Amino acid sequence: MAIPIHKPSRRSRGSITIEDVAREAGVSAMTVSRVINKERNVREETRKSVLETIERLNYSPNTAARNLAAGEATHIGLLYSNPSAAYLSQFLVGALEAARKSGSHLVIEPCESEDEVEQGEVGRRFANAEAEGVILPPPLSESVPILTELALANTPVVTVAMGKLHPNALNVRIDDYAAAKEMTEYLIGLGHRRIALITGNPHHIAATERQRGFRAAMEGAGLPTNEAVEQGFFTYRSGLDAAEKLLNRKVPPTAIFASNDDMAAAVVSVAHRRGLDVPGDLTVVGFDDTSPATTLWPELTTIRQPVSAMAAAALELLLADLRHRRSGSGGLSQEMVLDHELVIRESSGPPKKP
Amino acid sequence: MAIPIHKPSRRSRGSITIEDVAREAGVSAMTVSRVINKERNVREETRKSVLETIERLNYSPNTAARNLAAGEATHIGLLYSNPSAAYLSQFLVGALEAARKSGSHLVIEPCESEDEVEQGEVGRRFANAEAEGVILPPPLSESVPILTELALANTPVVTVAMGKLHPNALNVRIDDYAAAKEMTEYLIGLGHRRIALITGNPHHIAATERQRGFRAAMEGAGLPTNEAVEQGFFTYRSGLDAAEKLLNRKVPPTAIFASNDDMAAAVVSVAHRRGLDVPGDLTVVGFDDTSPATTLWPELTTIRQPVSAMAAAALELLLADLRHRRSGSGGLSQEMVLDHELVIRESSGPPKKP
DNA sequence: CTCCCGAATGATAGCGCTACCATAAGAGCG
DNA sequence: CGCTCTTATGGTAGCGCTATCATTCGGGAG
Repeated sequence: MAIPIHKPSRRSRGSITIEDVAREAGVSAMTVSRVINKERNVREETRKSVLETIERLNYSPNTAARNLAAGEATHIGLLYSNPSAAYLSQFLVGALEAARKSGSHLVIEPCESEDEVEQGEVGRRFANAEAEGVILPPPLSESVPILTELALANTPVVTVAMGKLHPNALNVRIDDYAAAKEMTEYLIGLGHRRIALITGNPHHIAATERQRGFRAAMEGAGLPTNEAVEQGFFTYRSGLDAAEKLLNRKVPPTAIFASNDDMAAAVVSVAHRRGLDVPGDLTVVGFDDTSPATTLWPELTTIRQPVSAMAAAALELLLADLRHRRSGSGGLSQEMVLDHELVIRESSGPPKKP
Repeated sequence: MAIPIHKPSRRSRGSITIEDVAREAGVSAMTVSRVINKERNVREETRKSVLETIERLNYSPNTAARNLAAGEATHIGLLYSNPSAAYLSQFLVGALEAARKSGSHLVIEPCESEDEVEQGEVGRRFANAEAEGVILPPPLSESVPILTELALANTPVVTVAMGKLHPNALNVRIDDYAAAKEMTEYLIGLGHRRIALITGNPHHIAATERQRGFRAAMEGAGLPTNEAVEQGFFTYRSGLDAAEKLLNRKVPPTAIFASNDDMAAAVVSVAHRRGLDVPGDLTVVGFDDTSPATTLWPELTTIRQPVSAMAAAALELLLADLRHRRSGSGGLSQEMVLDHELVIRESSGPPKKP
């Protein structure tokens, strides 16, 4: 009797399939599929054996086939406007990785101006079954027109931002309040007493949260805050202006906490122009850990956001929501807060002895 | 006799399939497939009719099914080290878009240090059938260890870089020589005579090409070049040093052409520290059009590379090569040169009248 | 001891598309 | 007019996976 030989058809890639695993593990393909998809109703023993075989054969499921069979070649929209390029690239890296793992596709679309939004461009692009869900990184995550547009189209959305504007949405963020507080406490710990904050655009919740954190830390240490704040708008240019004002004061601060790295870079520039050494004469710290932080000299002490991880989390949250919706239950509403990190570099130090 | 009713199975997404198009156009699915894939041996008339139907039904093929059937769920590796984040994000955007269109997947991997390369890490990761081809953006595109490693593994590679190191490879680039020449001629046209170049890392072919272009333009205008060049290394720090040297000269230049934007930013910083106005007292121009170019103030005149387009081109070139290989013919060897663009902003102007 | 029920597993039939071969319809030729 | 040869098209069989339903099996209720 002829023993059936496993002859790969000429179309096959010759790679390991679920069948191979099934045969090897002595179960059916279906069972392997169940194990892969973490379904219940598989005996623990069987699961272990299958997982072991998968490991041994170095099997990895074919996403194309999976999507085809499951009928959910999910397309996730990623709308970006003009965050710092550094932010975007990290964000993309994270989202991409998560997309690949989940077998979903990222449809990225630039969104140049708010005009486009108002003309319904965005909605049209995505309503057109282009994407089943949308990820909104900042600053788009706070754009009310876009949010309402997408809400009208009943498209699930994850925002990656500080404030949760939409009660019904998914959100991923860091704790800006805590981060700013931590940074301020670090500066106080270095011995600084005259610490100034350059705030960000007041329309961004992130900016106000950072300011709240700053105030909390200052007040906690019994330091005055009424004179300590200068308005900025997250741009280099606004940082320049704010720094000039701060350093023109009769009693200038010994440390300046800019609400983002671009403005911190501007502060460094102004300080240098005035012959001040950083951090010798003035400590400058930023927020975000974007490219200016390490491109410049001295490198900036700043707060790092886990941007890639946030993007990945956003994607996964969205996929979970989509599954939930598909299974009949409504969308879920969830918020996820990831950890930030204080990164100490060369732009901060103790104040000069008077 | 019962007329067969088109009842969508409950698994189907209800979206338009190739069958729908075929039925509507009165041909077989195969013919539609041929039209989609631009195969020959389809009568012009038939092709038109099918295309029209596709248009009318707003049909778009299901990539998952395509990949599954064609057996080419191609995974393309994208190895990145540490280019400017701005560069990376643009690059990713372009590559992603192209990947989605082609139905291939991007597997992006960071490559932190050259150590990793030497330990064969990279080869292992990609030889492991993780990726069938690899895209190498700068500066990795000039890393000999990586290139040889991948060549040994017989993995097709596209480099995105200035010099074509590997005779057998695919390459996408801009014409650095012409771009630098153009920029220099622009400066000369403004009336500058004492123009200095801060070169980039001499190991990068891009740097030497840019220098060649600069020299050609200067000599073309009968201007001396022997004193005009200062060594840099593409870093902010090296730009700082080079700028100091240039501005310390007895007869300092009226325009400084930095070989990338980071160094140009450094030059601006040094100029400001010395109380020089840009562009009033000193014209500063960069190269690349990365984020410092527009973050800083004044915004930099620079050369824009079509980074996204280059990434897309790289991916397509690679896919073409893979198809070519699969069909039995060897890999193809090809170079693609895209257009750059001189972007005039605020950091350049005519020299001060003496 | 039978009967029923749920848990574990298997068999089957596609998902939407393309490789591969079969077929049909001309085209050219002796 | 029969024959080969090309060119346009169709039929069929999967690609690797999962939804769905069928089957098996152990065990507690009656």
